[in-house]
Amino acid sequence: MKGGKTKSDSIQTGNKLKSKGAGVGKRAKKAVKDPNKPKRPPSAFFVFMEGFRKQYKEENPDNKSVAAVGKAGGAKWKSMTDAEKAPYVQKAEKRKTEYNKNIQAYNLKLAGGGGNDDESDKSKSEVNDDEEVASGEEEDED
DNA sequence: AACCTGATTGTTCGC
DNA sequence: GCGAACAATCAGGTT
Repeated sequence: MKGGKTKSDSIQTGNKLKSKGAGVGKRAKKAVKDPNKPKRPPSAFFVFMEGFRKQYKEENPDNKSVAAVGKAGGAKWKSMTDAEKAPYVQKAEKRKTEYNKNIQAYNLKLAGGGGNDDESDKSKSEVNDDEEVASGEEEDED
């Protein structure tokens, strides 16, 4: 399947409007505006890449830039099947649940952290704690 | 010297 | 519903 160019659809990649702004790219510096602000949980791709980066570095200790790993990782990522990604996705889902609590606390704090302990949480996204595999994929147990 | 860019995809939020 | 931006990484490049 040729999907043509993936970057064409991507907006952030082609344009560098992401970090250009006032400080979006600065993840760890000083501007700690919201110390309680939970950072976005790494997606399955990032989770997979966490291990992939190390492996890539081991095989390519002289690698140049992160872009190389990104491409290699993305290429392989697409090469992987859902079953392979399953464990990563499962983990991502889990983080989503945890992040959900974080974001809720963060929102709560922003709303009532200042002294107003009363706030209404209208947007209530229920999270399923059920760890069930929809498909009959086998879960690898460690 | 310090900030910014590059490249991947996914996820999440805002309007 | 869609769009926009950000999540890690790491060394080089630019100001």
